[in-house]
Amino acid sequence: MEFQAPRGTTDVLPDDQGYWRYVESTASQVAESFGYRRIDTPVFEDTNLFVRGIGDSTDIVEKETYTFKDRGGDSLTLRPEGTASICRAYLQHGMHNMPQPVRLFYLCPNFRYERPQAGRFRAFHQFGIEAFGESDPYIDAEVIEVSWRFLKAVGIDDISLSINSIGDMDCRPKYVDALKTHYQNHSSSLCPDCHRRLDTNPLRLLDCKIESCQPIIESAPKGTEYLCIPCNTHWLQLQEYLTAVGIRFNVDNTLVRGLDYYSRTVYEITPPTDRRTNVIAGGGRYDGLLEQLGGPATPGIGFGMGIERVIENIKRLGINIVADSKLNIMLAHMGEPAKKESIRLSSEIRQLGAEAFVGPSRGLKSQMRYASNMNASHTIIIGDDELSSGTYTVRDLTSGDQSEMTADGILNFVKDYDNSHRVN
RNA sequence: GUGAGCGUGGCCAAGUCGGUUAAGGCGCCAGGUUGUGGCCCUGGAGAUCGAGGGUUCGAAUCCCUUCGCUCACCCCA
Repeated sequence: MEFQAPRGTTDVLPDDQGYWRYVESTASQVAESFGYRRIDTPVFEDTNLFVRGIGDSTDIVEKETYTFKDRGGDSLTLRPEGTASICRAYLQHGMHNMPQPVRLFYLCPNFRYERPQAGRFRAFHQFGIEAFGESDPYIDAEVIEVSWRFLKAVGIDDISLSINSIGDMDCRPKYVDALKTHYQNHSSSLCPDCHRRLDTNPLRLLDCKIESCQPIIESAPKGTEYLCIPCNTHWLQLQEYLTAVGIRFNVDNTLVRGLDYYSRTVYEITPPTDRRTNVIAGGGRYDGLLEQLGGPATPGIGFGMGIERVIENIKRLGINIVADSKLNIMLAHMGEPAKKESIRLSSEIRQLGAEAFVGPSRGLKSQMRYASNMNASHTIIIGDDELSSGTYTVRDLTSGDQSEMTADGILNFVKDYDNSHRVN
């Protein structure tokens, strides 16, 4: 085959569309039930937005962006995550003048140039929310609850929540120093990656998976023991609020996140399999981000969730997406006059809001088979006999019952059916 | 970027110590009622065996190159 979808991208075929619509509509419903309103931003942004927002030393910005110059010479980047764009929109449209907090959610594609593997794509989709202008920990608990309730609502039940606090500008540096000191004392037994991390991203040291590094991680100082008073209060209240809404969590002091902008609360939700490999949702607080992007100091918190990963888990659990059984009529025809009549009548039916399509120009048997395979609910059979008598044969494909109806009778049937038989 | 596995009709695939027309299943099309689906039976269409080169009388099967896919690391949703 000459052409195929670019590496790390996939086609969502008709058979899979049900999952996507199910996930998207559930996401909207759950987010809206918490007072979040949808926002859509462009797929590409000024490259500097991501450099300044996400951090120029993060892997995402350093080596995973799709960056290009447009014909005018501006450097643009395909959005690799949702938060930076939404912060930009918040500032651009003066949302800091709206009543705070401002609650927003999004469903959109993101792009990262990575080697694809299980649950990881170059073009992928995220459901996410952001809450701006509230530093009280109730909103941290709320954000976590949105992601939790959504996963439950969609039927993914066997999930676990890990939370941690990585402190703020005040206390985190002290912790990082303590961590570095600890690691420098063990530098002889570190894996090569951890040697690198010690310089580039010390917090990442904590989730190294190499066997020989585990003892060092276990004996490492815990971040939550270095929190300043305000951060510690925030941290403790968050846990109380989560408990209040009945969400179980486990504190994971090795949990850190890959983007520079996080502070205080960070969390992840994972399916039961491997604890770190397939994070479904991750998020946290980013109190310094808006300011860093040139706006007023504004607290913010949100999460991002991989829709492909959600769907993967829905499939893994064999969750049934119930499709509504709608009227879906195929018009079988024999002979040119009948074909013309079926074209006319199908158009009338559609204008009443039902689904109808003309059968393929083949033998009746073949048309019936096609109707069956297309999951048609009814077939209307039109031939010379029907045209001369003015009554058409209507076959219910589920029950196999047949009856004779005039064209007007069929239209009335469609109208009535629509109101009385629709199942959801 | 690193490492491993794999690439045979639309899909799942047998065949891979080289040898006559490359199994089988699903799906598709047709026939088995003169105007009727879902089951069953029969038949049919559809593959230059990822691509290029080489070895050989002869290669899907061996060698080289290349592209692609998958998984793991890294990183992350």
